[in-house]
Amino acid sequence: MYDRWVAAGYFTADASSEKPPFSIVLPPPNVTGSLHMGHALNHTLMDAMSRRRRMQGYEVLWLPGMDHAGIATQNVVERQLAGEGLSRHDLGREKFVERVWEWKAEYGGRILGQMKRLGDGVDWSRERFTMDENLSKAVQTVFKNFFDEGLIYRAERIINWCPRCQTALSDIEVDHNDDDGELVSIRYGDGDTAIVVATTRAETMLGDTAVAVHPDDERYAHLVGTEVELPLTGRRIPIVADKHVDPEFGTGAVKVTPAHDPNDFEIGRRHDLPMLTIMNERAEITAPGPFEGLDRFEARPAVVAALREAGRIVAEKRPYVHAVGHCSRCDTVVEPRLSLQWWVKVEELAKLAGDAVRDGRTKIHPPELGKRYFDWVDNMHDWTISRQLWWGHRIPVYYGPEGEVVCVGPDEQPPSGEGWTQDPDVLDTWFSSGLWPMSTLGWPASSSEDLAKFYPTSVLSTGYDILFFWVVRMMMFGVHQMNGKQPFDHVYLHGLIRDANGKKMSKSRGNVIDPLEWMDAYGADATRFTLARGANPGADMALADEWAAGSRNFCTKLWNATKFAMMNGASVAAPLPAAADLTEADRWILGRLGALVSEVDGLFEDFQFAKVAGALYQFTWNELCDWYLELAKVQLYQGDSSRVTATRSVLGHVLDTVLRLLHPFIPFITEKLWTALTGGESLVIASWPSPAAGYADAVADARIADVQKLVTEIRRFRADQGLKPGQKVASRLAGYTGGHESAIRSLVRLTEPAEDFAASASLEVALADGVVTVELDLSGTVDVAAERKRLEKDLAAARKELTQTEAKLGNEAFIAKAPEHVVDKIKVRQETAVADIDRITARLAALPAS
RNA sequence: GGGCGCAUAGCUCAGCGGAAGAGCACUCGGCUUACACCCGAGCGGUCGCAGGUUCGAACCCUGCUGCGCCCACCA
Repeated sequence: MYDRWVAAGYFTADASSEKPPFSIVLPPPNVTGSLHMGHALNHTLMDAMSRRRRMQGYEVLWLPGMDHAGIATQNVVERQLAGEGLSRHDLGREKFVERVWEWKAEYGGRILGQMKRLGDGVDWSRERFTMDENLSKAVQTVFKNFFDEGLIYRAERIINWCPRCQTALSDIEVDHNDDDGELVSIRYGDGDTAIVVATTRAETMLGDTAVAVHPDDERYAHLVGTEVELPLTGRRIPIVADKHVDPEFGTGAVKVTPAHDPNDFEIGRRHDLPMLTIMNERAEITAPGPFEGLDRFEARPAVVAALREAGRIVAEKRPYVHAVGHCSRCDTVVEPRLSLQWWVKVEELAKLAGDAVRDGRTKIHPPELGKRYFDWVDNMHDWTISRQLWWGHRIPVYYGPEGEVVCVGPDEQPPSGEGWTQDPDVLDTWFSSGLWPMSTLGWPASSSEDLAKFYPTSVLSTGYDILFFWVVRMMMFGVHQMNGKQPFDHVYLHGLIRDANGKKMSKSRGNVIDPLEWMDAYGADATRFTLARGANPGADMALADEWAAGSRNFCTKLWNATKFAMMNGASVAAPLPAAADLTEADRWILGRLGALVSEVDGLFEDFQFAKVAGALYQFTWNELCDWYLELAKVQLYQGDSSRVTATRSVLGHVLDTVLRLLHPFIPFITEKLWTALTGGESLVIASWPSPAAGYADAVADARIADVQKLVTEIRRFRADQGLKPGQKVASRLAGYTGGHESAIRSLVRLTEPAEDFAASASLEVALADGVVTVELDLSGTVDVAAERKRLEKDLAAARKELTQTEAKLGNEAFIAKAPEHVVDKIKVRQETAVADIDRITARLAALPAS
């Protein structure tokens, strides 16, 4: 079925169309990735939005693609090479990159096949990859533009360095965990000038170039400006005063290692301290001496031992939990490292990105999460964009023999001649994915039809967890490069998926639910519907097999209902009869259907997917199947031919509409059922329903509500009497004038009274316009004790109600201030309670003694 | 350390100023000619705790407790 949709071109967008545009770019999954629940959720919602818009007559583009995922992919291929006993250096850069492309061709993009399985209606003719020619051109163009405007610069700074991946990491590629460490106190200097510092990283003392204290700290005021001897090294280092130091912490004195700690780097800059690098890129000690060549974690105890030997440890090691940065890719402890990198200056860009949301060009749903967005854009640090990798967009900068630095634009020739070399680094993956909404639509070509038709995109849907990572970058790039035009009108943020106990899914916990397994077990439709039912904006959702089973049951229900209707001749061939020619049940369900369409539309516009799904579930099961189909049976089996024809038409129409409304969430089953029911080509290109006018009928609604109330009360009464559901009982419905008596009898198995009818039990049901007395001939089966028990329970409830309403109405302050409709409602409740008490009391009195 | 959010039926969640809701689970009764992946009936909650505002609070305010997430350069 999916292949037929694709082959028919339903998902292929036409940029020259006159229809209004609706566009979504798929957040590009990593080439190395495979479908997890988070994707399945996001894809379901994007698919639902775009299917609905397509049915509404929009020109829909849902653009798929993948991210080259620099570090992740390079790691995968390096691991593969390691299996062959090779490193990337054995191959050399060019061969290695070739190898990555081969890997991509063979193993990459597994997720694309999984997307088809889910039913994603994406435009495969426009599939993109961040390393495509045009996308690379976009990257180069932005780099050049930023370079020329001074928004990109090169500087030596402390960066997060992963000693295993051998590359710089941006802040967001570092995860902070609370790790156990040990705080060691070390005495620098001797005698009067001794000063004690505390550290968790003793090995870095080899690179200390100062000790810092707070300027107002009187304990050390006399030492500021003097020097102390740095143990183990023989070097003398100054004591400086810096406001960064917290006098309350530890001894109030800090060792300063400018080349290996971000804080110390800043102190070093302020005091013009030497930056002494004592570790190489593999985090091995390079300082000459006994520790040279040791890994940082070997060096730490070695240094401590040496210090102890020298009598420098003044306090025993103390356990200390502190936040430590880990590489988000390989979990290696990040080493702050002084290094020369390229940076994006974010201040101005972040302001542009913030303003676009502040002035409403881009709206964030749910709005509460907008605060987080501002927190981020208003406090952003400059962004390290160079990576010491081979897989990615190479930095388009060339260095000349005389120290020239030339940035080369996309259509320019690199400088040639002796001594020119290109920067070896590549750009952060987010640099290219940040351009995704523009670059995939053809930018920087100004003549791109896609760009003209589909930019700004309509909605960007993603989990709130990557609001900062990705959304903010797209906003910065988009607004800046497109003259203030935002990359998307709406940002919809869904929650994270958790397990049945609300715990985060993780491989180590072993509680991960694989959407592919769910699709095997319950089907793609049920998987999608489950996710949609849980999609409250910005709120996490807990998933368990039971939910999927429930959705599967719903799909089965829909299937059975449609099968039933078709078996009974449901059809859309003829137009719906005029309201006057329909029964009240018909008008009721059509009225409800119209209300449902409006409700669904409103909720969709507000991104309330869970509520859309809930409303459809409720209507289909509890109104259509539980009531209308049962009422329709009476017409189909007992009505005359015009009734039968009308009922078939209403059934056909209602199911036709329901299937259309459900199609965005449940595409496969609805397509199958709808084409069978209507003979139409495909639901994918069918029109979206509009609320049918002219059938809503308050009288019919009230009459059907009466039927529902009577039927429910009679069923309860029967159950209380211990009657089997199927057992037929003779009865009289005294005082019922609603016109649905035969339907009611059919639903609750009550036969017409025979000649020898003798009422042995009765039930009174209060309807809006009077009380109906249902008399049953139980011929001795009546359970008086059960009946008395039930009546006494009802009586107690009615008395409680009376007490409550009387108290309320006797409250003068309430009467004085409460709005009229509230007071009226309570008066009605009170009157009803009084009537109920009378009625029940009389019934109890009439009951034979047991 | 800072910020944000959540605490409502056994479970997962709606409701966000005017009588406590749904689905699942559970109990009871049913193979009633679409469906046992079903039908019908039922049980189940002082809406985290303590104050306050209001005629009225699950809903607004304050504090507390317990979770969760994001951000973060306290050695």
